[in-house]
Order: sequence, then C-alpha cells, then structure tokens
Amino acid sequence: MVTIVDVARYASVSKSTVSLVINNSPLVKEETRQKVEDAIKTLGYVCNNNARGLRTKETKCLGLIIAIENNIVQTYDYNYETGLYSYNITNGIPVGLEGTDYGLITERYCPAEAKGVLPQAIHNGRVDGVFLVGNLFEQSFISEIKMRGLPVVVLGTDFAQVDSVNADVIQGTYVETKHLLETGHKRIAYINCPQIYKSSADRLKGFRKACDEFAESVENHWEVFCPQNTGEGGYEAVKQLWESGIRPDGIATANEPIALGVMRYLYGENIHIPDDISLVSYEASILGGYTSPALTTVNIHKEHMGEIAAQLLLKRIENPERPYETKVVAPDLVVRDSVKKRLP
Amino acid sequence: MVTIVDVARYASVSKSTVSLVINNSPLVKEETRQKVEDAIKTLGYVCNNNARGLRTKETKCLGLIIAIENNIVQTYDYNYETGLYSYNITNGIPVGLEGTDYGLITERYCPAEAKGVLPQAIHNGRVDGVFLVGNLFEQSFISEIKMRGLPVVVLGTDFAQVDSVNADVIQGTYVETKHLLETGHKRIAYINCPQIYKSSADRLKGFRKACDEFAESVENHWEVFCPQNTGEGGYEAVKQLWESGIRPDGIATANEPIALGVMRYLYGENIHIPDDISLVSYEASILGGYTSPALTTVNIHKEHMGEIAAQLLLKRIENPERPYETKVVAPDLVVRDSVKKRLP
DNA sequence: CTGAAAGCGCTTACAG
DNA sequence: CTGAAAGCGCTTACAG
Repeated sequence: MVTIVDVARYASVSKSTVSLVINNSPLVKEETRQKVEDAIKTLGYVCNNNARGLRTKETKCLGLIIAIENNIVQTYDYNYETGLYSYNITNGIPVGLEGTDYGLITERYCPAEAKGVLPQAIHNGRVDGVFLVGNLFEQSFISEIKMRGLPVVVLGTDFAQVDSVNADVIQGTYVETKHLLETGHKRIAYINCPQIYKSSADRLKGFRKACDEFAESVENHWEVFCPQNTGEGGYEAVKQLWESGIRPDGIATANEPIALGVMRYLYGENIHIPDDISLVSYEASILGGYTSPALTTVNIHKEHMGEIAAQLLLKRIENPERPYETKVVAPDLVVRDSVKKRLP
Repeated sequence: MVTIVDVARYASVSKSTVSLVINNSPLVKEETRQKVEDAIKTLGYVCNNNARGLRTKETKCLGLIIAIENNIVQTYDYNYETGLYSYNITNGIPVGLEGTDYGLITERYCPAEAKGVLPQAIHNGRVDGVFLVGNLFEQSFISEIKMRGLPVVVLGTDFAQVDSVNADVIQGTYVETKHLLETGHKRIAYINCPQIYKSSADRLKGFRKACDEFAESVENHWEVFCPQNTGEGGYEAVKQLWESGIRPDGIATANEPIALGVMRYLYGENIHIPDDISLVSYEASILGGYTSPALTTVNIHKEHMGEIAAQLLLKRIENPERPYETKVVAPDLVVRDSVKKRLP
C-alpha cells in the first residue's frame, strides 16, 4: 500500500507537505503542489481514511437512516406499505453528494423494535452526519442524535431545531384538486392518508382551498381518511364512501398506494376510469406510471428532495452554527390518462 | 470521548487486556473479562473504528454497488426501468448482516458513464468486501475489484470465480408456465426479457420444458422477446403478437414491469384479464401486488437472495480460500387474480 | 513556504 | 493469563 511517505519521498518533499497538498492548503507553492500531485498520480496514492479519521475525528461518512414499520419481509400484497416514498427520496441523496468524497451508510431502522438503541452506524460512531427519512421518528430520537454532536437533516416531516426538506403538501393537494375542478368535475371526494400523520391536516387545507375557489361550480365534496397508507387502506376508504351511497365524479388521493387501492375497488365494481369517474393521485411513483390507466398525478419530486437534503447536511457540517432551514419543494401536475374532461 | 485507556484504568487492568476483551480473545480470565465488560458498560465505551481499522487494515464496512443504466432522474413513466429488482434484493442484505457490526455503504454506479473509474467506496478503500447487484457489470470489472484483494458476491447473474446468488430462472419460468397449462390454457405466449440478457435463454428453457410436458393439451405456443425491460417493452411485445393475428388464451412474462405493459395493451384493446385472457408474471414486486387485477406471479424471494449473499460474503471474508459457491433460491407460485381456470 | 515531531486510539507480538 | 512497547498512516501546531 502506498502511503504519504512514499509520495513524499518520490516528490522529494516532507510528508507534511504532501498532507497539505491533499487537503488543498493554500500554503503550498504551486510548483511544489504540481510535483506532489504528479507523484500521487504516478504512484496511485489513495488517502487512508482510517488514519485521517483517527486524527481529524471525522469519518467522511454520512448515515442514511430509513424508518421502517417493522422487520417483516415484503409480500408485495396491497395491504403492505410499499416503501417507495423513502426509496425514491433516498435515490436523490447521492446526487447532492456528488463531488464530495463522503461515503453513504444506509441503514433501515425500526424505531418500534429498537427499544431506545440508536441505529448501529450512529452508535458505532461511523458517521459525521445523518439523514432521517420517513415519519416514524420522534423528537426525542432526533435530540439524542444531536446530543452526540451529529448534524441531522430530516426528510418528509417537520421538526424543531433541525434542517428539513419537505414537499409542499398544501400546494400539491391544491393542485390535484384544482385539476379535477378545472376539468369540470362537480362532486369530488378526497381520500386522505391516516389522520395520525401530521400531513393529513395540510392535505385537507389544500383540498378545501381548491373547493372554496370553485365554490360556484362544486355541487358536493367529501373527505375521508384511510385506515392505513396502503392499497387496502384506499380500497376500504372508497368502499365506505360507496356503501354510503356517495357517488363522486372525481376522486383525489393523498398518495399512490391509496390511489391503486381505489382503482381496485372501482375495478371490482366495474366502474371505468376515467369514463365513469376520474382519479388524480399525489406523489408520483412507479405505481402510477405503470398502472392502467396511467395515473394523472402530482409529482412532488422526491429525488430532488433528497438532493436538497444532501446540500443542507453538507452546509451544516461546514458551519454548525448556521440557522436551521426548512426547504420546500414545489410540486407539478403530471397529466396522464385517469382524468376525463366533463362537459358543463 | 472514552477510550480503551479509560476503560483500562477504571477496571484496573492494562489496555491490552481491554483490547483482548473487546475482540473476544479466549486468553482472558473470566473474572477479568467480567470486570472489563462492566467498565465498558458503565463508561459507555465504544470502539473507535478508525483506530482499529488503522491497525487491522480493515474497515468493517461492506460495499453495496447497485448498477444503474444511467443517471437520469426517474419520471416513473412506464418506459423507464423500475429499479425494483435491485431495490428489493438490497433490502435483504442487512438481514444477513444482523449480529455483525458491519456498516453497509451503498452506491449507485453506472458502468457506462464511469469510464473505468471504480465505485468511489472501493476506490477510496472504504470497504472490506463488495456486493454487486444487477446485470450491467462485466467480468473485467469484477476482476479489477478482486485484484484489489476485495471479496465479491454477485447477485442476479452468474460469473466465474466469484460467489453468487441467483434465482432459479429455469424452474421459476417452468412454474409459471405450468400454472397456465394446469389451469387449462391451450394457446400460450411467453413474453421474454430482451435477448441481450443471459437469463433470456434460461427462461426459454423453463417455458419449453413445461410446454413439452403438456404437449398433449397444448394447441399452440409462441415466444417473443421484449425490446426493453420496461412496461413499454411488454406493451410493444404483445402488440406485435396481436397485430400478427395471434390470440393466446394465456400469457406468461419474464418480469413484472413487462407484465404491466402487457396489461396496458390489453386494457386498451378492451380485453379482460382473466375472463378473456390469463396472465402470469414472474418476480413478485409491488407492481403485481398493487395492480388490478392482482397478478398471479412467481415469487423469486429477492430479499432472501440478499440475505444469502450477505452470508456468503461474510464466509468469504472469514476464509478467503474457500471454494466459490453459486447459491440458487427456489421460487414459489403466488396465486392471485389474473388467471382463470379454463374448461377443457 | 517547508520540515521534524507528537499524537490520534487501537492491536499485536513479545516477555514475563 | 497480563503488561509494556511499537507502530498503523495521517494531521497539525511549531520552528525555521
């Protein structure tokens, strides 16, 4: 293995100088730098992270902690959470880390089963900072991580005293609802996520804002919460609506798993989308893109959320004292095939 | 930060003894061990991985390299690869790592755009071993990693001179085809993955094996390759079949993205699944579980593949000289709603 | 701008 | 079975 000493010898400088070059110190003469960099290249030198970390007390690794409900193996049935939301967010993080040489340690973590034990990567001191994905964490958990001196960025929920990035839930729900209204729907239902999630209240705000704006044309509107964030949850929710005799001409949902559950119920009842009823979804995931008909949906740009989170964490590490930021990503409507324009 | 020295002082032993305890050496008297372990607990000592690694030349991290086609952001449309196959496999790896204190560094890697540069985690010497997921790698890439002295486990393809885990493709395809045949289908089509993938040949074998077994009852069977492993690929493949006037009563596919593409075509043609035609899929993913109707599919147990891969890598690290193993995971049929029993 | 020296927290022969 | 000592490859004041 080639070390700093080999490079120093090859370039006929001291190893301190090599170190300074590696760390981009401005203290090195351009000529010396060049000489050292040539030596590094020809010898194929790579800095030993363990040695560096031992000195600097940094790991140059970041932790990506993904909250999971439980450790049960996926059956892929529609009564299971898909995990797609976290997964897609996660894919954006490396994009935001590009150009740095941070490694990313990913860990799935089930708060319910952890009994107070922190994620292994954190406990073992393997990381310089932490991304928290999902809405299963508690404030106390975040505090504990911060007490260890680790910067934290939260994705997908809001917490006090941390940087966070989130979708603009109110706006996104407003956009999907408005689309239904603008295409002439008059009796619309909103299938919300379970009420236990903080976001459900914001979703309601977005839905109602659109309804208020179109108060003249809306004949009726309904709101219902799903029992869970799954296909089955969506299924049960519309079923309840239907069995109460409610007949909307358009439905908006809080996410794609729910939307596909709604589709399954309608499929069973032989109700055609979009001829008999329109459906708009929220989130944008592979589910909505692949199903038939393809779902018109609100893209909340999950990958982009991950990318922004990475930038926030980097900035926080660089300057631990900066004020906390809450970034919000703007949603877009993606028009596909599940909404039909109704005549007035 | 509490170090080995603090523990030694607290337990009134030397720091070498503490080190021996941490590393489960049998050389320590039970009584001494107890004393040290108590000290570790009360002081909350955690071993510094950088220091340990500097000595032992290990990182106690493993690398999970996921092959991606390109770095384009997902649109979630059905002409994009879903990435679900790799993702699901990946989720099983931590299960197999449980009980160890290996960290897992995940990196998405695009061989086509890398221009010979190894994944960062490997190049920077951050890992003691590597998982390779996906079938975009070349033999030379694997060799290069091995030349660095890193053990490798490959998931989802076969290569020479490495441990690997794979689904039993022939058997799985046989199972799905047989299911169609046993339920009385007589004119069946197989929608294969693109021919460039090595597995396509095995799939054909499985399909033909079943057809041969049911030679008496099969009236006709067709085989077609998709242009890509996407929904659109499946769509184009059935479309081609249909436009040639071919009318199967059952279709089997090579994976779920393809199956959903088939569904979209049939949906457009107003052909009902399973009343007019049956569909069996292969893989088991969230796509098949959430779509309507839910797909009857062959579960190849991707998470389990990940788990086994982890065990293989651990064994290889422990004993680099052991013979290479190729593990195969047995598939199961998952009966859902896309196949209808035909009368003879 | 560059070099010599100390030290980060471990592990591992080596003596005893 | 336990302790003293060397050294892993870096970084960082400190002199010069």
